[in-house]
Amino acid sequence: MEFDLDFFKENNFVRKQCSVCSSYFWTMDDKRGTCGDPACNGYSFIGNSPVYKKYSVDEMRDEFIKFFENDAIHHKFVEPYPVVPRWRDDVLLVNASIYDFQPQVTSGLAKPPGNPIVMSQPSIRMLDIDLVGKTGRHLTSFEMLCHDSFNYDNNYVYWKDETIRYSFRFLTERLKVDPMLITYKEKPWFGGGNAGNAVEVFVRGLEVATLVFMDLKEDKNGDIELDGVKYSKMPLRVVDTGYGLERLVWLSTGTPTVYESIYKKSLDYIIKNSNADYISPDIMGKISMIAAMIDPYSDNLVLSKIDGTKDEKFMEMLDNIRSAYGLVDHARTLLLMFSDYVIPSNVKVGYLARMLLRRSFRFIEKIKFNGSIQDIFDAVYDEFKSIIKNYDKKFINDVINIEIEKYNEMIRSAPDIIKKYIKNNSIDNESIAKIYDTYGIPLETISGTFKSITGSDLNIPENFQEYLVKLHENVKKPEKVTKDYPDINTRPLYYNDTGIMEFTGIVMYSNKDEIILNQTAFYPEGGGQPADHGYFIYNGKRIDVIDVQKYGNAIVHKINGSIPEHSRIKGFVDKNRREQLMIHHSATHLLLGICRAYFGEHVWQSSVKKDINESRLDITHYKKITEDDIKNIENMCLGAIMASKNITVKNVEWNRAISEYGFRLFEGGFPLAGSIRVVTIEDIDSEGCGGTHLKNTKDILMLKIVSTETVQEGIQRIVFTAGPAALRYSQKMYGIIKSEEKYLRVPMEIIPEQAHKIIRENIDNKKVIYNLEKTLANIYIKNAINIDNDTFYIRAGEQESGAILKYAGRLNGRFIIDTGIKLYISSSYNDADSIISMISKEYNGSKRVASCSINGNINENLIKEILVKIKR
RNA sequence: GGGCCGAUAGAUCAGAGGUAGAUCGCUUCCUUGGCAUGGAAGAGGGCAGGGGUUCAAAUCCCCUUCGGUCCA
Repeated sequence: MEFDLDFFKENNFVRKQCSVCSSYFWTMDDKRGTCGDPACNGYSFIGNSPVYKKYSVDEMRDEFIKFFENDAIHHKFVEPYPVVPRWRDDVLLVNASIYDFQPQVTSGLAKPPGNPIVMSQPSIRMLDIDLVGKTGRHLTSFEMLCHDSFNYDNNYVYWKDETIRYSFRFLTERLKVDPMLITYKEKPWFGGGNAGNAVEVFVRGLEVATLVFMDLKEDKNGDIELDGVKYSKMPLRVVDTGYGLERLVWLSTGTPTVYESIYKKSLDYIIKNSNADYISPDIMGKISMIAAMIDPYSDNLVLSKIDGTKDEKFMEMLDNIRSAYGLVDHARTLLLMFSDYVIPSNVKVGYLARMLLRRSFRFIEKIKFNGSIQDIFDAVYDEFKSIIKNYDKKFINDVINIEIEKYNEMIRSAPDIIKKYIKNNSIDNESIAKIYDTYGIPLETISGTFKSITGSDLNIPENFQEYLVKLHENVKKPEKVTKDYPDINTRPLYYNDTGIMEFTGIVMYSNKDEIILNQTAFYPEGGGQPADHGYFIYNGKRIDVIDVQKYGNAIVHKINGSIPEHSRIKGFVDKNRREQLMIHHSATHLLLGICRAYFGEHVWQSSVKKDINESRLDITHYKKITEDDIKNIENMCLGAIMASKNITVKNVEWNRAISEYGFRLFEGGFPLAGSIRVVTIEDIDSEGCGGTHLKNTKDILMLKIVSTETVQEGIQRIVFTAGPAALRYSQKMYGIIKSEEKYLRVPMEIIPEQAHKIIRENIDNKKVIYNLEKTLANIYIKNAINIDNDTFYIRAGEQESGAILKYAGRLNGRFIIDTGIKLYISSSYNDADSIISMISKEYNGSKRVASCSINGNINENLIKEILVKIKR
């Protein structure tokens, strides 16, 4: 049995099966029939706390950390990580404390920052955002308390028995919870490619912790199968615990909802300054209790089980207090995001921030809060100073103002847009979805506007969300095919000495035009730096290297020819190309450091691409880069180049690197390794980077920004050149300006003025031509010969025929324009084409659509003849 | 990263193959001692850019650029 532990035996725990959900659980109370999960036995702590005193969030966090630092075996306290996981790219936000250690520590490559450790990790979960405020327990952000241990083959720390023992001791010794109230429910656990056993810890129906014993990893050749997925044992066994700090606080206060227990001051403030008010604790507590037992949540179902009137006034009060709950919750999550400089946008984590903001704006409107969202931030910050490490008011105000503007713009345009879709005093579901999906107008706004226009209520079906989800179901992209190469470890010579341009190597593997060597000085494409080029000398022949890629530890050279295995060859790296790439690479780090100094700490590298002639750096920034910005940044770069700053490279152990340099290290990506190669430009920038660099900024020579653009919301692209490429660029510009001087016949200072003048003249001329054409055409039309009631004959020159045709085309009747060379016909009876066909057939003309060239002299009388034939 | 929308006067938008419009703003004049207002006249257009279809394109098709928005 997985949980046949000494601890359970010593304390007379019994293993029982839940009478409701059939799960196995451990309890000291042998009369107990249910596992403790709220779905099985509901909450019984509201108004009836099993904790000996009421804790605040700070007190509870402190109690937990102190216990594990001192009372249990000593755990090292670790400062919380950011909520934006810069050290990995598979998730948008930190969702749980273990995220801090994936994948570098959990894979065994890097050491944990202590062993065992205790910490409190702010975490964000947006999945149930709709339920926040409604169920009494849902939050978008929470602190996950954890005591984790990492057990290696040669270093055992602690496993199941100790973990459960500590959790029990914390609850009973520190919180003085009656042991009879604690249950441990067995539950398998999966996540992020790992699996293991777990127990959930319940007290009076509240799940206060999950204790995970992770010892399996996904492995297609593994011998353990769970849920259809194969796993194998890991050499590293991780105890990953998660205690909901807010849950523990709530347990101690027994308030009707979790919100009152943690956000009391902020809520009081909002209620004092808005239409929202607390409603009776009896009713609120009842709602929380019932909501805990219903899955999936349904508002109607919960309310149907509440006694008392549910009139309009009650529903409005409930709606208001729920909005206030949502508001404080969203504010804290946003503050956590903003402390890591998340910029609201339409993609990725920025979108989540925008969603929270827009929901907050709506809450503020709904409860008629007398103040701004910044006031709410101030209040919530005041209450959560201990976890919001960075409150950059300037950044937040800038970003919020942009968002408020966008939101107001959406609200302003909403009625016009909605009006368009109202047909016969109703809107079909497809249109509702379209309005929401295309214009971002919230459903409440749609129904509100609909009511104010038509006077009737709009019915939005209950399963509308599903309908929207279906709308977005799209085909999955085919997975990239990765090539398979033998597992050869190529020693990189470029790492420690970027100056090596010649080397000797042995071909370990050869396949057509690809070879892998035992060692190489060729830098493979990586970190936004393209591959080195150059050549090999084999048997006295020169064979060019056209591409170099890294697959695992193997560095694959693509060559113009073939070289057999076991050959000994000499390699020569293209020095000019490499030097230019090195200049651009170091210049990129410099530019990033300068941009951060210039715009602010919210500037992060988003992506980067270096090349020979120019390179580009994408940074997170919420405003367009202006021409002034460009000049200032260039000047600052020049300053750093002239100051001859040293560029140094050193390898630093994972945890030391993080504590010394912070998460900025991962601007350019993150290695799956135990140590990080840190590239530092003195006083300006430090980044983890595997690329080749100059030794000093003075070798960048100069840096010129070529262009900037918004590549997506919140991300600005800077294209620049440096070193010799910058000179080539300015030479090219010079050439262009010189030829402009020639064509415009003015000295370069006057080029813009002259170009503008010419364009202006062109526009004016167009207008004159337009008016003259109109006048001329109308004269011809006026003088047209009426040959058969609504058929007119016009004799005109080829040049004016186009204009005549244009204006004749706007009139009723047939107009036949005879230029002596061609006939053009415009007809409001849509028979121009058939007339032309006939004329060309009968009179040897060559047919063109609705016009034809003719042989011989066509005149008025001939046309009359033709018309007679046509009408026949 | 994917889907869906959009780009027309300084601003907000209408026009859905056939004479580029409305409202606000702007200029001038009238009304007033001055302002708000009211009345009259007027200026202001590369219909985002580039191709194509058509006798004819702001309008239809394709590409590009820039915005908006939802989802992952």
